[in-house]
Amino acid sequence: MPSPRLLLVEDDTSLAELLQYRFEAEGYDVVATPDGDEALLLANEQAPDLVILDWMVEGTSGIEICRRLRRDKETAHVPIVMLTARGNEDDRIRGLETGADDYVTKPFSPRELIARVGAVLRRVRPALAGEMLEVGDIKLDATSHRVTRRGQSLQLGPTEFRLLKFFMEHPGRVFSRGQLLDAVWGTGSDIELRTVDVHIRRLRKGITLDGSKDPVRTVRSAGYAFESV
Amino acid sequence: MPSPRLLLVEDDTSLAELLQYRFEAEGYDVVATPDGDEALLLANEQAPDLVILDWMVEGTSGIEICRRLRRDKETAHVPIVMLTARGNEDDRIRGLETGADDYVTKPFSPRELIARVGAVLRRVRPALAGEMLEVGDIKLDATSHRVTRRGQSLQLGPTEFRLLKFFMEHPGRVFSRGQLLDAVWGTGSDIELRTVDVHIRRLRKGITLDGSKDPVRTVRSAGYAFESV
DNA sequence: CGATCTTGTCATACGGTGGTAACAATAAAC
DNA sequence: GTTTATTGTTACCACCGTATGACAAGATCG
Repeated sequence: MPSPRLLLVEDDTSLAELLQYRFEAEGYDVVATPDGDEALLLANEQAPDLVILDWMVEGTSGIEICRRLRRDKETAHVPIVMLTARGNEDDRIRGLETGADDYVTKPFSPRELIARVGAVLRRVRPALAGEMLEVGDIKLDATSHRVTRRGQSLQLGPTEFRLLKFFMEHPGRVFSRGQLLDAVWGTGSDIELRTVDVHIRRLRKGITLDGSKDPVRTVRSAGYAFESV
Repeated sequence: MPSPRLLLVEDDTSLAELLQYRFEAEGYDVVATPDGDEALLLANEQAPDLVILDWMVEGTSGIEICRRLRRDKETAHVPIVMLTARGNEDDRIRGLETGADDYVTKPFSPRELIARVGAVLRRVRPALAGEMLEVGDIKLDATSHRVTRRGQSLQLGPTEFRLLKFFMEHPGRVFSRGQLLDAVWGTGSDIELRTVDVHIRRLRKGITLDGSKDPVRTVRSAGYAFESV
């Protein structure tokens, strides 16, 4: 299982160190910064799977960071957990309305924060939490790198596997070839758009067992989508 | 926009009534029950979009309901927001680990709960949070590139899809052929004005299922408008 | 180091889509 | 009612986007 990557934005150094230690013990990759502006840069560079954001940090305020993360297309979908001072309900509501996925009220125990982060990740990226993805009759177990359909095991190449996993994490949505390249090949990969077609073809071939319908939908002039048939 | 359906499981009658009232005012459909066992039945029958669950209810305990909802395939993916007594961290963590998506600590304000429910729904079901365009009986989901009318799925070519999307983003307004060319074909496209007519025709054909009225209104010597029939 | 798999690119075939013109139908003008 | 302007409808064919198989370079593994 790949370690989920966290971006921790917290200017209380001792708290930040404690959290970093605890999360790494739980198997996360942690990138930490005390500075709001740097956080925005890191969010773009590192493409974290989740951001833990203190309401009050140096540089740019937490809520402003939240807003900007949401506005930038690269980071718009990254889940955010906010740390807020105790009892300030207005702040909490404002945070949620700005696009935070969750908040935890200080003081909190690391254990609670870990549980919350786990819950959010489970909700947003089941594969990262070690769960099995299931769309229609296809099951994908990210942990063991296995794919089955109707109980039969399927054989896929590495790229096809990542492609399928990405699709199954976002069933029904249409992705352009460019988006798929970014998501599956990595941002900035200098690959021909048409190459996606070929891997779609290979994926289709790999998940077809006779009599089964094709879950990959071609959306002309837009891209591809994956859905239960 | 379709009203998200909530299942509210709460045995404090006055609180339940208050919440039901407030959520309905926010445009939700609310089904409420004070009883845990009945909640499980309702969850299956009603297929709610989200469950609000009190930790302590009559019949079966909240955490047990949570577990069973998760175990049943029909309801395994319905997001759950738990209401917990104040300060009991163990309970909260246990709730999250059992599969609740969120919890709110009593006492809370209805406004806060509403914000949280909204945040969870936005995450889990973007379509319910307004990513879907809806005019009259026609629904257009941009993310999945799907158009339905009265629940029936419609098949449109790419250009007709963009044309319909543009219309549905500005219902009721009249657009000249030139404006439509700019908006749908892109500024500076060197296309005959009359071509718009043909695509209007194709759009009309594509969204007509027998007995349905035509939402595209011709405004002679001005252009076209789209409106609910 | 050799054998096998994987992967990115290309060439080609195929089918859908789109723009245009030509003609029919309809609404406005007189 | 006749004329004229505007829109509706159909047919056509070029073109664009997608599917597919082949191939060579690279990666992986023994």
